[in-house]
Amino acid sequence: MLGGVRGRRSLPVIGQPQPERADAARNRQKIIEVAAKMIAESGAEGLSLDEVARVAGVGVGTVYRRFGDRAGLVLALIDERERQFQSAFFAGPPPLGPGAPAGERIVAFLHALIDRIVAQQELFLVLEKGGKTNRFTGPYRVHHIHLATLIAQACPEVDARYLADALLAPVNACLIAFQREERGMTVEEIKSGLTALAGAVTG
Amino acid sequence: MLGGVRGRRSLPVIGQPQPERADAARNRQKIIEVAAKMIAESGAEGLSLDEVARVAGVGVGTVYRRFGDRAGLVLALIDERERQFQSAFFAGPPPLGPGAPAGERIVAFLHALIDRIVAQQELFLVLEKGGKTNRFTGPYRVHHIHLATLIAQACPEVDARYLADALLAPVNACLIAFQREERGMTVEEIKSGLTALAGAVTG
DNA sequence: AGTCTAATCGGAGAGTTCTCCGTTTACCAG
DNA sequence: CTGGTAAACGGAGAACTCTCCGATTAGACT
Repeated sequence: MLGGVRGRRSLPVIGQPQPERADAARNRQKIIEVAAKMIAESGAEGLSLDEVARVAGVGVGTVYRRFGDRAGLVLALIDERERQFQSAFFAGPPPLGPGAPAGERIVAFLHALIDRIVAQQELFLVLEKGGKTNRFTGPYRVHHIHLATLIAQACPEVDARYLADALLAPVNACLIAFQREERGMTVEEIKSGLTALAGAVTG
Repeated sequence: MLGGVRGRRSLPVIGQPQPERADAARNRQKIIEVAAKMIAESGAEGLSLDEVARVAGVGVGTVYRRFGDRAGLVLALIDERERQFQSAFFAGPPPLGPGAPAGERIVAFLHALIDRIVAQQELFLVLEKGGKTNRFTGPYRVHHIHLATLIAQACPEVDARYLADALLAPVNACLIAFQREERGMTVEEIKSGLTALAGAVTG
C-alpha cells in the first residue's frame, strides 16, 4: 500500500494528530464522568470496567480502546487535577512556583505531591498496581524533569536525574498508605522525614 | 464453645503452630517446584495459577489456600533466596556482615539489594503489583529494621525509621526496570546514584 | 485396627479483565 | 445530497483470579 492515501483526504499534518471524532469525544467524556461518580460512591478498589461501560451506555471494547486498562482510566481521572497542580509549580506563587530559592521549592513541591497523593490515595493505589499502563508515564515524567531541574540548580555537582527519581520514590501511594496505616505515622511526620532527606541531598 | 477441646487432642502449645500435615507439605513443595519451573521456562508475567495447579496435580483451591494469591506464591519463591541473603548481612563477612563501619555496611546492603532485584526482576515485578499480599510484608520488614539500625548507628540524630523507608524506596523492581529500559541507565549508574544518596544521609 | 475430628482437598462457578473482529458511523470531498 | 473510507463501536468469548463448601484424609487416641 505504499504511496496510497492514508487517513483523511486532507493533508495530514505531521505531529499534529487529527482531532477526535465527535462520537469518540462524547464517549470518552461520558466514561470519565461515570467512572468518577462510581469511584466517589463506592471506592476505586472494586471499580469494574464492565460496569462503567454498561452505565455509560457503551461497549466494553470502547472503554478499553480509549483507556487501555484500569490504570489507564484512573490515570485519566488523575490527569484532570494534575493540570492545576502543574500550573501551580510552573507558574504559581512561590514557594511552589518560581521566585523562591531552589531548595525551598523542592521541599514545597514534595509536600504538595504528598498532599496530592493523600487526597486521592485510592486512585494512586490503583495506578501503581496498573497492568500495562505504568506509573512512570505522563505526570511522573513531568515531576521528574521539574525536580531534577531544581536539584541541579540547588546543587550543580550531583547526579540530579538519579536523585530526582530517588526523592520521588518514597512519595508513592503504596508506601505512604503502609506508613500511615501499619506504622501509624502521620502525614506531618512523613513530610518532615522527606524534608530532612531533601535537605541532606541539596546540602 | 468456650473450654471445648479445639484442634488436636494433645495440649496445644501457644505460639508454636502445629506442624503442617504431611499431604499439605507435599503439595506446597510440589506447587513451588512447578511454579519455579514454569517461570524459568516462560517468564513470571503470564504465570497462571490455574495452570500451576493443573500441572502440580492439585486443585486450584489448594494453591490459593496455601499462598493467598499470585503475589503470595511469588513471595514464597523469593523467600528461598531471601534466607541466604539475610544470613549474609546478619552474620556474613564484612562489609555486608558485621565488622565494617555502619556507613559502609549501608552501602554494601543497598548494592546487594539492587543485585538481588536485578537478578529476580520479574519475580519482584509481580510481587509489587500484588493483589492482597503487599510488598511490605515479610522481607521488607527485615530489610527495614536492619537498615534503620545501621542508619541510627551511623548517624544518631536523624529519623532512622523514615530514612530507611526512603532509602529502600528507590530500590524497587518497577523503578529499576524503568530506569534501565526506558532511561538506558546501567546497574552501576543506579548503584552509584544510591551510594551518593546514602552518603548524603549519613553525612 | 477402629474411631473421630479438624485440616485439607478440589473443582464448579461467579465475577473480572481484556481481545477480536464484523458492523456501524462521522465526516470529508465532489 | 451522495459516496467512500478510516475510525470508532460493541458485544461475544477466551482466559484468569479467587471463593465456597461438600467430600476426603491424615494422624492422635483408644
